[in-house]
Amino acid sequence: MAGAADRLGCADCAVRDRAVCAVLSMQERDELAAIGQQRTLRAGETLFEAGDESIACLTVIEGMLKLSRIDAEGTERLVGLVSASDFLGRLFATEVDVSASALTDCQLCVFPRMGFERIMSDRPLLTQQILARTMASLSASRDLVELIGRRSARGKLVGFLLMLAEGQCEGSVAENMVIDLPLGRADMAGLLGITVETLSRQFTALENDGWIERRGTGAVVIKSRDHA
Amino acid sequence: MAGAADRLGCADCAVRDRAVCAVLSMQERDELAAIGQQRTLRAGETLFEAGDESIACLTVIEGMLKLSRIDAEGTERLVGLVSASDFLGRLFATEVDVSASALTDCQLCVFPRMGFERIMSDRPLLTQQILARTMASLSASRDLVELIGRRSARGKLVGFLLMLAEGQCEGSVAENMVIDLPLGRADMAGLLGITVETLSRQFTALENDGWIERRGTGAVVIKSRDHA
DNA sequence: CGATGACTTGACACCAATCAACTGAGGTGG
DNA sequence: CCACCTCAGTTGATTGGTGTCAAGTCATCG
Repeated sequence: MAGAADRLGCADCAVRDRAVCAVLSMQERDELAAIGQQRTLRAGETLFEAGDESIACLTVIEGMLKLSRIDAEGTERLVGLVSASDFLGRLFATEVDVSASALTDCQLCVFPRMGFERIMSDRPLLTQQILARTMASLSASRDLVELIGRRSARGKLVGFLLMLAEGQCEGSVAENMVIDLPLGRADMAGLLGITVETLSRQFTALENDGWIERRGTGAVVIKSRDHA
Repeated sequence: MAGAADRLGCADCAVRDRAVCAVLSMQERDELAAIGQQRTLRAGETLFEAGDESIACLTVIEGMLKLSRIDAEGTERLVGLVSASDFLGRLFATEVDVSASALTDCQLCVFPRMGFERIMSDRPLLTQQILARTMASLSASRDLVELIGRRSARGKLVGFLLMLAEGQCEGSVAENMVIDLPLGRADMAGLLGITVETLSRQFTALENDGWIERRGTGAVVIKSRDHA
């Protein structure tokens, strides 16, 4: 594991109201803080790999990570994204089943898994909160299944852009909204199950048709809401 | 909701040792049983639809269900499978995000969501158990993302058959093992994101290449382990 | 300034979607 | 009991979309 580690400073935490620890009392949070450490991760750095021992769980304070595996064909397949205020970690298991790497620079709040489970075991509200998050992650994963199962590359990209848009604006997706793409083309292709070339072609096709407008390679503007 | 409903008989329940309630004491289980009902569901019947109010959660005693949605293209996309001893239900949410229908005749143990959550709130072990299950479901969903993201139809089918095989035998997949397919061709295609025609062609191709042998349309024998 | 890497574009082959016809099993009704 | 219907599954011919290989552009960095 790479990156700097520091003691926790919950008082000025950017996600203190949205993360799982928000349900804890001050005292309970101190207890959790005592076993946790803050870490930074630079874009591209890997936090853990599929098959590693499950020793840690964490809250993302800032940035975005990708969850991936190497599939039977030998190519990296993304199986999920993790954003600020999300919780990440495989509790009650000895191994993690995915790799996690930073797409952007990240700030994390890391806890040893065993210690976290111990604290959780007599904090029902925390357990319940983690459960609610996990159910939400499951729902998101099913969104992804539905998205990737689409038959046309265009449909996949459109769906993905809308999914990103919904994640970035609270509420509904506005027209002329700027979405930034925290993933490079290779990661996007790996997520959607297509090649970078077709992905690139679909970007230009969508632009030619007036659905989107590219802002460099890291952002797009959604020009229209309907995507028949 | 269709199907017959009866009082619970936990004593002779087929999944009493594997379902979430296995962690409960006799007394706790009685408490749960008091709010639960046993139901049967015939193959093809729908339990609930995406968007319905989330009023119930359940344990599958026998049979298999599919979780599905209607995607942007208007076709049914399967997003998950639920087998015997699995727990199903969207806790802490007012709406369900998927439809659930029986692939085979099913026997279910159904609880009102609110009542279940109430009992859960002072049974930490139960909550923990549900959490562990949900994490396992999340992992399974990611398996599915990886599977469906594969580029060749053949790879998808092979991966799916192996996934089914692993679910049906405890331990590793043996050669010459008979796998039964609880899904029809249309559902399988809807799960893998391909058409029934290509699916059918892949079945015959795999058979011609000697990987599998069809036993009617509802079962296959895996003749070989490696699938390059 | 050249090198590197990410992205785009082009040409082509191939695989999968589409439309259509055929087979076989199960069910109904005469 | 058999004719007929229906539906799931298979197979065929064709088209279009996507993968592949290759080259080209652009920005960043040493």
